[in-house]
Amino acid sequence: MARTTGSHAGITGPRVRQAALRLFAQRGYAAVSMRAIAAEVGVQAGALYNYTPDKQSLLFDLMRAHMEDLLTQTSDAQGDPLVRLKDFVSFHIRYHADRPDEVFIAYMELRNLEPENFTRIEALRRTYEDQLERILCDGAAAGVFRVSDPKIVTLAIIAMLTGVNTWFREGGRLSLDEVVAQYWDMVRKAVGAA
Amino acid sequence: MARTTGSHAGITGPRVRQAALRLFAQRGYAAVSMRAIAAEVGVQAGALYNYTPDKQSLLFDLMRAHMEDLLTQTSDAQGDPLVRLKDFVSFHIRYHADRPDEVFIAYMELRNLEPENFTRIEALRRTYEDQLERILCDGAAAGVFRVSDPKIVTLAIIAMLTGVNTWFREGGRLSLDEVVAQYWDMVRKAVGAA
DNA sequence: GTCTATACGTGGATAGAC
DNA sequence: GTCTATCCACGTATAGAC
Repeated sequence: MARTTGSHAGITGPRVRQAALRLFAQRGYAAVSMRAIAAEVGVQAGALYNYTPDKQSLLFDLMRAHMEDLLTQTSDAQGDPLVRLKDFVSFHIRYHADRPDEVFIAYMELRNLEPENFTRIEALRRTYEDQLERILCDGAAAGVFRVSDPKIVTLAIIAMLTGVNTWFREGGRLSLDEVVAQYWDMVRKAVGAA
Repeated sequence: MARTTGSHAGITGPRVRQAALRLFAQRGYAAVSMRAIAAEVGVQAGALYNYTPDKQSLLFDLMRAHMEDLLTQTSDAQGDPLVRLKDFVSFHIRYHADRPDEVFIAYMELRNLEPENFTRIEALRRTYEDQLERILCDGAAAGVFRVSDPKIVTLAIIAMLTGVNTWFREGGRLSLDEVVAQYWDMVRKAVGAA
């Protein structure tokens, strides 16, 4: 793509983040150079520093944006725990399937965050997990679920659902609807729902 | 540790692999330099090349050793599918909990393998997954399990079980026995066993 | 078998011209 | 806002002395 020199305010910034996202997910943060990101965008390496103070901020901003977006799309709705659990399973699988790169980075690049950044991302993740734990506790209290240790079950369910991203491909043997149905069946049984 | 110059045949080799294992798991393959591994062992970088042709081989050998050890410790035993499934769950959790570094590398560093090495590791992983799938198919055929899609259930169970490694710590709130019991309870229910 | 020294490429980040 | 040029640290890997 031929590119002309000039002003691209408001265009290059997002393209930098998108290129970083793709490359970090594909090769890993440590294996991606600023030059590689610049090449993907179609600029020279120096130009990147108009959009990020450094490489670490690029990683952190991607992870924070992903986690915050995840949290804004969920809610602490009240109501039938069984319905809420089913909605959670469906939402989690679909949301993650739609954003494989973001999910991959959020899980794989935690150790490449500087300590302060790591703490902030972990807090966001904990907030998300708490939403599922809340559903399980409510269901257990209402006698709808048989869950002896909601914390463990929360982690087990999230690990199971997130695992879909390691193998699911659009156009494969199963549609996303079928995948959601299969996992909902397993989750429902695992929590002892009728 | 003061170290003298001299011969260490049969000693330094394992220490190199152990140092690489620890550092790769902690910081990631791409972020670990040969100098860092050498420093951990207590030798100069050049000396490492007496034990490995290059950094890539170091990674591949660690992953292959882990997967092959995993496979030698499992079997295609016949018998009651419910018993075999319970044994699988217990084995998987305990084996992985005992080797957090190996497990972490085996799951996180796949993308840093050269194509040929990647293919070989993936084949080993597939062999392991097939063992669980076989148990589920046998159980479904015998009417002991209600599993509509054994492939999906296999992947879901393995993801769930392997997830234990992200949070389990010796001396924490739960013992490993308790963790195994909790997960077995979930798996048993999820496959629809009585 | 390990050391020191080094070749040579690439890394993140900055300066200053345009 | 982007480019070119550059600084300097660090990367893998090798050569040759001991």
